[in-house]
Amino acid sequence: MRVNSKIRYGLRTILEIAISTEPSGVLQKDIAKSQHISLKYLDPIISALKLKGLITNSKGKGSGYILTRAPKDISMLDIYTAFEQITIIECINNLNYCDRSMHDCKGRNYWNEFRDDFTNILRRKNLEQIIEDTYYECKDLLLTEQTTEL
Amino acid sequence: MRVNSKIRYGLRTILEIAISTEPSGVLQKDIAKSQHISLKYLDPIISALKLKGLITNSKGKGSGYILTRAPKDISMLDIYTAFEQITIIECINNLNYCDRSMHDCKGRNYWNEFRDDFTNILRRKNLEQIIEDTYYECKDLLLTEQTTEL
DNA sequence: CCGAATGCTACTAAAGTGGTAGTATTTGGA
DNA sequence: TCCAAATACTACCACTTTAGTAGCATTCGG
Repeated sequence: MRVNSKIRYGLRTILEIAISTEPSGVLQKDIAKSQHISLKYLDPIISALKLKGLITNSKGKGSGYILTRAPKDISMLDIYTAFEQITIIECINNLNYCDRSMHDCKGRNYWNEFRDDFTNILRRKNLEQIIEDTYYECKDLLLTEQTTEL
Repeated sequence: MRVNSKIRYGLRTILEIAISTEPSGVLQKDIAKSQHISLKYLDPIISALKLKGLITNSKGKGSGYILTRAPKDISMLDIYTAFEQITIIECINNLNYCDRSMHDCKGRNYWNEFRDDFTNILRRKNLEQIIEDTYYECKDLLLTEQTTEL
């Protein structure tokens, strides 16, 4: 089980916007540059965040992206679900997915509960906390010069 | 993010073995039949559970599978990791995955913490609890005749 | 009305998923 | 001893998803 690149890049993108002090917002090309993400691949990522209502911008030349609300009011669940539903297994969202009768269904109840727990760990964390944690962590870790993915 | 079929079928398989009262254990073909899983596709699933040391059997004719320990001593984390590592994102297990320097890494700290939470919700639940929950739930749900996946 | 910048629709190579097919091996019991 | 029930192991494959790229359309500040 893996978090896909859209969600990973989506988090980095919204963090970049959240920590910016530019009053005019952050340009897509600047996010692409500082996060090493292709300008084009950022298209669907930024679109998803906009559609979800987490960021906004004006059109045309010079327009930058800004958050629509305070970092503490944006949870990881908001960010995650900008890209995909919490699925875990199909039959939880779609009872018609499987035609076996309930007495055969050993496992579904567990996954249902698992899905709730999974959702809650995303909901518990907001952008403000992530920024604080990251800043704190980085101060320590910079000393060791490790390489990283995201 | 989705739990794949090996893990889903793996849970159903070990539940089938756990609830059986046969002293000689449960045959692969009987699991296949009652759980509607192809006999062949059960091969790698049963292999993984055996390799992880959760179930055991004798070879040859008439051999059945049994648990190696009590259901309360088998956690969902044991079952899950019989099939795959907890990955979430690559750079957590493999620091060399990405060559960007630490100060670019906004997000990695969060996913690291997410991975711990994810692991803990799997660890918290054992087979005995799942069996109890399933039995309790089914008594209610049978009345409504809903269809299901697992 | 130019051009910087995003918006939108296709397309694609590579990897992962969910299996099936066929053969080999093991061993209880006639 | 040797047959048959049963698992064990190795390939193979169609389909879907992933992680992008390409190219053109649209918007609007100056």
